[in-house]
Amino acid sequence: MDFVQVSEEEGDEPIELPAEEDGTLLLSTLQAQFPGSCGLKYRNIDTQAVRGVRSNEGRLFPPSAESGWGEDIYFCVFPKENKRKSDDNLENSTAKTKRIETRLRCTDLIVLGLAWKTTEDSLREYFETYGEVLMAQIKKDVKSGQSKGFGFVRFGSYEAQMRVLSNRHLIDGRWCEVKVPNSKGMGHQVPCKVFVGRCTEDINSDDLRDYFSKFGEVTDVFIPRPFRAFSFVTFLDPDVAQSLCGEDHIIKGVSVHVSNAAPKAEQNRSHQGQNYSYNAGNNFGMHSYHQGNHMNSGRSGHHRGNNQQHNAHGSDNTAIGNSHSNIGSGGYGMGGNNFGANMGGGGYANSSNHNSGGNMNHRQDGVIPYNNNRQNNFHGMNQPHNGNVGNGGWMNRGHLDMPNLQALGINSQGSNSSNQGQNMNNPLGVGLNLNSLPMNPALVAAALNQWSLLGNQLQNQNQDQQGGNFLSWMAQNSGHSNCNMNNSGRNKGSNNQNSSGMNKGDNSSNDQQNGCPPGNSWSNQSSGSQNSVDKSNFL
DNA sequence: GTTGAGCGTT
Repeated sequence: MDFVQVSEEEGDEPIELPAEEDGTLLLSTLQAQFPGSCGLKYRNIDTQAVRGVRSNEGRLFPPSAESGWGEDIYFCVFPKENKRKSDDNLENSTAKTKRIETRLRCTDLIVLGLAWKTTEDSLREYFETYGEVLMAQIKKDVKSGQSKGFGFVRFGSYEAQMRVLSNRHLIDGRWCEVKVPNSKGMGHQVPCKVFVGRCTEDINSDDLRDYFSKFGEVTDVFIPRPFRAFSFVTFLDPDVAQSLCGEDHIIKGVSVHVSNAAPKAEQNRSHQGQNYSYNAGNNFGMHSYHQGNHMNSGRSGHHRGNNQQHNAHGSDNTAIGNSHSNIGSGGYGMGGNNFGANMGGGGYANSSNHNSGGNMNHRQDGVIPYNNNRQNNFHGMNQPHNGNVGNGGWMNRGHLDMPNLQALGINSQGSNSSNQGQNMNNPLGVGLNLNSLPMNPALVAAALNQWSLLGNQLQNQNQDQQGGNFLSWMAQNSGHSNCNMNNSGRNKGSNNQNSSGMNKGDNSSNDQQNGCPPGNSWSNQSSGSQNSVDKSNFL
């Protein structure tokens, strides 16, 4: 195996990193040793100039195809603090100010979810890969000395602190959460993580990392498995994250949509403390997928291709495969959806759908019009996400932007008999209308993400107990992608340009047709364990 | 000897 000698900076002691069989070095390999690095460069002995190493799709290529990486010592490239700023002087001065100002903001961080066996030494050892650790402590039971499963860590640099805060951490086999402790009275926390919608299955984490690294340092990429058509990208710099929100980006020829995610602290406050009415009849909340962003893109051909691709994967007519259309169609009851896949006369129609046709647009040219059947704004309550760019719009979210959980089959009327008293496995903390489930996991996931209502404790739960949280529920439903077309909902769209306003899709019998358990519900998925889901780790 | 949401006997 070929090894590449890499140091963080020129002159530092190098670490040998294993190259792949094809001679390339995975960016992920590099980043495992040098978190935050986005590339490599080296000193050309002949010219004395610094040369960059070719990087493409998560791979770094050796300078020479014949001699490979050679004996050169490569050093890391880190993204500038904010590449989007045009004025270098301004950038440097603000960056400097920021550094000085934020140096003071280093604070103890709480580490939750530690394995019982984790010691202060192993905790320190783990976090030292991020930077100087000034303190690492495990909280223990005074009598037994047994770990309480959480601890604190303090870094010497704000850089390290930020990096740690924006990553997930696998420590001694458990996914741990690192936060600023409540006791510190969290000030404003700008989210570093963005939601990337409309991903296709061939977009892997390296692709995402590679692509988004050009805007700023990417500290984490998370793609829910099984494939859910969305992912999360975390940036070191929250400004970078915010600046991308609302934008469409093309990765591997696919138009993905970046949208913002409410910060952890914000979501917990707003959803636990304020008792929103989920029955308010608001729109579904997925308008961001359709509103404005695509209208003038002129790329309907691409989307046709997209549908084709997913159909080929056998996930036709799910919101995943057709997220452009179905998610937006969720205005009422999610009935009568799936039109996206069946339009255009391209032969993608799936007979298992119940398209009423009211919203279909049978264009002769087979092009799927973008905003066909859009449900946006039919209550006049949506807030276009584009409006959020650069103005911290996420902070202004309120009722108007809430998902229509009723449309998701979720009500606030409590629960049925199987669910009484325990609020079992319902990560929303609200009652569920079990009769209207199952629903489309991707729809729900995307919607809930918008309000940060879903968590990713799945890792530990899967390890430990197979809990019934949202994502594990999604996982269990993964083979039932077609389950999303139940509910005798109606699809009312005042913005609908192609219909008289009604799209009655009676798909109520589709549960069993599609092999989905009728009345599938959260409680059905229960393993019986207590599972009050912490939703804070997903965003 | 078991557990799995939380917030620190400084």
